[in-house]
Amino acid sequence: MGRHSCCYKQKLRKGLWSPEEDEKLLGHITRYGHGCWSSVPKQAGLQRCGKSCRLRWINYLRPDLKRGTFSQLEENLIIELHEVLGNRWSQIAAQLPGRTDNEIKNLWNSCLKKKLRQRGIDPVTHKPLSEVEDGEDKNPAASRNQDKASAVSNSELNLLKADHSEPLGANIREKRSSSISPRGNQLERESTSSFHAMNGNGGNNLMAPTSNRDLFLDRFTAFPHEGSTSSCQPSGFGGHFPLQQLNYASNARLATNSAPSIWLSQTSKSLGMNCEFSSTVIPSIPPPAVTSSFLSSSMGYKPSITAPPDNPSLPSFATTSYRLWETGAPSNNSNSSTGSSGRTELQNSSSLFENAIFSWGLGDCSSTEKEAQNHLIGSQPEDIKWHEYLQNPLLMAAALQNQNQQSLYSEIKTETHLLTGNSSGMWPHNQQEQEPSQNPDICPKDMQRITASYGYI
DNA sequence: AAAGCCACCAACCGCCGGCAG
DNA sequence: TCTGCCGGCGGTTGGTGGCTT
Repeated sequence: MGRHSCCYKQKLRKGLWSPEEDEKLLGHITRYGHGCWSSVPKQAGLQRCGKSCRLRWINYLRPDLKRGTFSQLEENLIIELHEVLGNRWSQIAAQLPGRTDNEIKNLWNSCLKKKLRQRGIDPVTHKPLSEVEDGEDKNPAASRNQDKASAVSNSELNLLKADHSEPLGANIREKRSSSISPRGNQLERESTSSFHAMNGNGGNNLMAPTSNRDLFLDRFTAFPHEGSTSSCQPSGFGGHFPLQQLNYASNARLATNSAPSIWLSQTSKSLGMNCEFSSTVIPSIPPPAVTSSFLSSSMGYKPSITAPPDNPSLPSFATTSYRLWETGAPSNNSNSSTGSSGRTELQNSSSLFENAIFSWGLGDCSSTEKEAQNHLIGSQPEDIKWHEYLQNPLLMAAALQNQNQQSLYSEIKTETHLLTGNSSGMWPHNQQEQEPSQNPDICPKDMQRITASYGYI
């Protein structure tokens, strides 16, 4: 098997990236897209291999990354997804907007595994530890078989890929149900029961999954084929990114595959969120046209920088990775701050979206609800025209739950206008100008950084 | 205060599959 | 069909900071 030619080159730098390197890479990709990764370092003037550049971009520099700690909701989702998908981190990451496979993998290995064990659940099989231990006694090989989930998910995913183009619902579940036997572990019971509780309101859920596995599989069915690069592009950066070239890699998959409404409403179920939340705030049916690009485009449309409430003034971009660099001193500088002191996060609207949702889930409905509704409606990408709502009764029905018809159109039109009026497809020229009240905590340093990077804020 | 341990995270490594020549 | 390149993935490693003793 051929190795990357870059691996043979000895002069290439390794290890942590310096801010200068980041700047070069970011600047290069911002201007030209990455194109062929192997040529990126040369073009960008970096002593790195293309692979390293790619990794740095995907895991760190990508503008739509959500940073900061994982929410409980995200953790639960990861656990549930892991049960279905096994160690397919990239696929799991695809369901978590703004998160990278690396991040999730690290979280799993460092944190979630332990949590599961503490709960008496085997992190490999997701079965109760006692059961696993019994099984181990009887059949040690079986208990070590980490491919269990993979085997299931392989066939499932194949099915899903095959069935993707079909209408959502029964036939897919039927096919799946024949190959998937229900399991009775705790997670499933929780998810299932909470799901039924959620569904008990006779809401507009088209699907009625009967297990958490179904939840995921149904969620997947709403996604376009993996690998379909689609029109899903972070339009917000499009003004400066040659997006046709800019393969967002897992980012693209992430956005492409994300069906936030299902994802959120279903995930909320497993957390026992209230019905009102999912049925009134979020359309339970992902607008078909929205699905492919909802998050990525909304990300692009409405980027923002927020700071954690506990320390809104702290700098800045990439705190942890720059811990060696940010003071301008080498690593032995005892003054270098650490990530634990708080971060200002470069967030996109999808993460805002989620944060708003998450905060609702925690019962904080006060100020975020309206704002998030605006996000939901207002963040429609330019390729989701308001007339698509008219043509899609499901979409309309869902949308009408949030707002009356008139305001919906007016909002969509307004946002569409904002987007299409911006011929370059960039972010609205000045986010603060447009929504001065929404991001009061924008750190000037971040603004500088973004300005330097994208040149048009 | 120092040493040891632990947790976290960024980055590397090796492999695989797709694709073009 | 073969070969090499490339992107992508998952496993693993190494560095760092924080906590404990």
